Amino acid sequence: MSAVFDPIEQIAPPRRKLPRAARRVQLIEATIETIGAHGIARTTMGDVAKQAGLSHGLVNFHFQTKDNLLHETLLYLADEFRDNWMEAVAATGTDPAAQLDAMLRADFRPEVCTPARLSAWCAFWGEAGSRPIYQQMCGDHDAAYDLQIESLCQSLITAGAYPHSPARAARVLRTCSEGVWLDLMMPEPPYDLTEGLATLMACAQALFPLHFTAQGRIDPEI
Amino acid sequence: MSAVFDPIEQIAPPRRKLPRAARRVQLIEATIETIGAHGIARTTMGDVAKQAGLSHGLVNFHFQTKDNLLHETLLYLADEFRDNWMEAVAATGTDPAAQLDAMLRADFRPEVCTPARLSAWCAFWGEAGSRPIYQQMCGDHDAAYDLQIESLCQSLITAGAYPHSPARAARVLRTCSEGVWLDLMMPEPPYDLTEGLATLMACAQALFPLHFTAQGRIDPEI
DNA sequence: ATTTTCTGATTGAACTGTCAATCAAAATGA
DNA sequence: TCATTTTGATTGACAGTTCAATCAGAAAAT
Repeated sequence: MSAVFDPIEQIAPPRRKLPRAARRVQLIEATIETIGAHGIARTTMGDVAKQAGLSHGLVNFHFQTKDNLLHETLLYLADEFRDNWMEAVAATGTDPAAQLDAMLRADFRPEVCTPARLSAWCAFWGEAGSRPIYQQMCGDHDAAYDLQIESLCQSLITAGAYPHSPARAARVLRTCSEGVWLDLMMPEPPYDLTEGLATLMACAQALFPLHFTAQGRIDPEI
Repeated sequence: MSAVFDPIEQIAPPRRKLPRAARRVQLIEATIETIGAHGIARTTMGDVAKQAGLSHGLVNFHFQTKDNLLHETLLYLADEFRDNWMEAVAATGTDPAAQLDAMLRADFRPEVCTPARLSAWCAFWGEAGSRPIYQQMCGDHDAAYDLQIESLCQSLITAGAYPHSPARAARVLRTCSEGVWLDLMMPEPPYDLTEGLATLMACAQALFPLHFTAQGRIDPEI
């Protein structure tokens, strides 16, 4: 998975020549920052190059076209977000409540939940309606997340004899998470990351009161 | 409030001269359609004019600049959405559950919940991170909605002795609604409007099981 | 010496905003 | 009722700007 805090941007002056992959990551990170600051509509190749402290022509050298740069940036973000929750689930045991808890928390880790990343993600989403390729990438992202969360909901519903539909419960959690992201995306969010996570936990508690409290899942070992 | 289905576009050929206000509405509707189809980044004044079947220069005549056209379009959408739920609440009695039910249903009325409108709304949202004026308009929209829904949640929580925080319960409902909108915005949504509303009702049921079922609020008169 | 990365000027296309001319409708006058 | 004037909406061409992409050559690595 891609490094969130890239050390490359710190060194001054940057090495003239860098391995292909590292330079591409640097430029993609610069693209995320630029989109976060200006939005997609007002992001130019020149802005991205300036943000990276490199020349305009280099961006085309590595990405050929602007469309391709944006496409690769979205791919990078989608991979990062997916890796993030997948790793969180993998690092947790087999208990469904613990896994769901881990997934929800993963969404609000400060590393992936930066203003620039949220803003860029949302900007791509806004364009997804008109660009089939974005639409598919955002859709696939959701689908995998949804599938995972739905199987966890199914387990909890069986365990707790809850009256919910697994698909709808999963969708409530996912949409709620995305909605909170939209709130946090604003330069001056109405509440912080902690309160965002707490909102998600309140949602989980409402759906699965035997397994979740407002602080997270109820650990059976305590 | 602005008419959702504008009769102007239906008449053919369109009258050469039209009152100022009507022409502005026609151009704003054309802007919504164009943003829905191409996204903000790829929407040009020419596209809008073409969509309206009018000349390029006329758009500038009525809106001076592209920025202003976008600004007025967002204002139009925000007013429309706000009027929509406010009218729904006003048309309902004083029972909090009935009012909440009406608000949730209003969000999914086919008139305001068209692909182009959702897509345009989301496109503005994506740009909001970088444009303070958009940010404020989207934020104000949310704030008013949130305040209204929070007071209803407060009433239900008192009535049903639910363990929730009113602010978080309100936020869960709003974010869930926004998240479902994001799903429905896709050109090929994973589910339809009815299922979207059903998801919201499932959310309301999880929060307020004494007042809501998966079909909506529980009518005390039956 | 050769290949790869990188720069900055240049090019050509696209777009925004302006403006003078045109035209439909309303107002006015006979 | 009909002709004339006025108003302001509308058009399309144009100027100026911005931007993506190209390219020739420099710099660095191998």
